[in-house]
Amino acid sequence: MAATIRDVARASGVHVSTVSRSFSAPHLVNDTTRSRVMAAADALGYRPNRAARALTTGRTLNLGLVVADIANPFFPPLIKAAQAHARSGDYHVFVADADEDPRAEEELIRTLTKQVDGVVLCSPRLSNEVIVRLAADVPFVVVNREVDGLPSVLMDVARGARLAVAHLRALGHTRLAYLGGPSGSWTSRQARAAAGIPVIGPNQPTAQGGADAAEAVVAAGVTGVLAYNDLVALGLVEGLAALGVRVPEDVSVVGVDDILPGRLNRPKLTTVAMPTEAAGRTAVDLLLGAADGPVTLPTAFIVRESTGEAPR
Amino acid sequence: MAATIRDVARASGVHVSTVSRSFSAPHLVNDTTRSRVMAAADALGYRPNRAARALTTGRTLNLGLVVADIANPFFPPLIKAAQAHARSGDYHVFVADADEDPRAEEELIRTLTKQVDGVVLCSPRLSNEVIVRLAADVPFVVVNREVDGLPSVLMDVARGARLAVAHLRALGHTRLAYLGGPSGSWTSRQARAAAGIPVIGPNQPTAQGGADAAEAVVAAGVTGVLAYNDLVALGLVEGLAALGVRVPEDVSVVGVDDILPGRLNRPKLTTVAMPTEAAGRTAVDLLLGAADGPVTLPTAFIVRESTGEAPR
DNA sequence: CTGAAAGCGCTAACAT
DNA sequence: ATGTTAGCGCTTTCAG
Repeated sequence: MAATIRDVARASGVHVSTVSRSFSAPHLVNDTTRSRVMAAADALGYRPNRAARALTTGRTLNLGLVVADIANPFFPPLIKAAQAHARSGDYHVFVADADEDPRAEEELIRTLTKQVDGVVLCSPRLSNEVIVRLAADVPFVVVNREVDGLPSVLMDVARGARLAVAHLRALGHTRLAYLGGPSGSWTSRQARAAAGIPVIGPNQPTAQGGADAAEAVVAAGVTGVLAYNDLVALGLVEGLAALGVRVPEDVSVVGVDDILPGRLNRPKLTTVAMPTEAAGRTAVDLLLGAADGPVTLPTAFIVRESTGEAPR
Repeated sequence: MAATIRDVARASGVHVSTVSRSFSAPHLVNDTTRSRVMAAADALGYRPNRAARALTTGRTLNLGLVVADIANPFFPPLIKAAQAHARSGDYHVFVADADEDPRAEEELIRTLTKQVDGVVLCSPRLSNEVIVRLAADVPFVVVNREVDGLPSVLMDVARGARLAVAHLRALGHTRLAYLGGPSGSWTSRQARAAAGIPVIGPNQPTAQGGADAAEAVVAAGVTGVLAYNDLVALGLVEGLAALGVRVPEDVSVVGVDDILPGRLNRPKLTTVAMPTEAAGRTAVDLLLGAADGPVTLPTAFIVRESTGEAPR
């Protein structure tokens, strides 16, 4: 059995409360006493039991991070940054994958609630009402969604979308389309509104979704497309290739996210880069009270190889 | 404040122990009593506090999952599968990113120990000795590494490597090389030994690592290469392109892992597919005692577009 | 089948 | 500066 605070107390000849204080309020205990305590703790390999501590303090030092789909390359950098940042504040993070299912998402949050000091909800599939209701039980920070009264971390897709459309227009494209994402998606709504171009979709937010849309794109006679995200864009490129349509010679494609596969792809994807790492860190800051209110993070427009002059 | 077991007891007119039993040992309590308790619990929105429960039972119903780098596309499918499987047993999972740093890895494990019933160590960068020492405090399952006395989940890279080499030979390639990974990597050692071809490396297990190796590959006059993983392979393809060398016309490249970027890439990567989802599930099973001993999972060799006939 | 009581590991008043 | 005590929310003997 692992050493408890009592073992340390016995070994160092002080009361348990002194040991407790040595760890959680060092300044309240005599230097020499404390060093004796610490020595004993070290020798025994003692580490405070965080769960037990949480029971009295009410703070678990745990955070929940609920994402729509871990396997979506958009999330890992966010998770990684959030986790690293949380660690620096001595927090652990539960990562929960909702598998794009609102019901799973809700259940996950419910069971996590008691065990964390707050949860970061990334690209939730849940309705705002449900989110607000759940927020009564535990502090929330929502990423990629505006929910009344809750702190959120947003990314400025609107600006990215405008830049993308301007870029395509500058290349001579006149027939443009937005390949929309899932109907509930905040990001999709933002981008669509900002782009102000005809919409094809909704589509599955996956490569398959993009591939499936290839025919519709060709049928519409479109030469420049802004896709819901990089995955869709990548799928579209693939689908177009299968139809004998080349990117960027025949059709220019812009993605959103700047995920790794887009950078490795050939042609390398032109994209609206989302600040995922910053979002992860910011969300944690909001949760821990180190920052305030809704934050909108800037996006960047990155021109690579999937866009080119309009065919004539 | 959230409802506690005491609130439920009061509301349903029974003792707390009866409420407790209603949840954790339903068969020990009268049907009608229990339904009364459950109704009250429901009305109050009561959920047992898992941390408090853990204090008495010693079981946290939490698992730790330590990975070398969440942002490496190899891990997310494994994490996702492990997490989903854990959930089905009512377990939550802490995901910890060691950021390829052995010291961070150790610290992460240490702080997690008390809070979990077991930890899955994926592709650890830690030495076997340290792992064994840490294993004294908490059940371990190690993925992609053999550690004496610890249950592990292995993937049969050796067979995959042999298949890859045979495939390249059958295409007429005679000058082959293995682009090795980090020196501490179990997978790298396995593949190298099984491939039985000259080694170039070690290399960083990233796309950059692969790109950096392009010159050496060309200098060696190699026409068929098996890379440490898909990321390295993808980077190599990129690096070769920059040197004017085409894949697969001039050089054939085989990766390992079967990550998403390889499937989306053009040319699509020929690869040794690793059973990541199965590994995630199996690791959890081993941890929860639902399965035994070291398990070696089969790999699959998938021919796609990055390999072709040797140039003549 | 249910109640009473002790205790898990720790912290937080309150004393001293 | 340190010891005493109570108690966080829950489970688990032990009685009844």
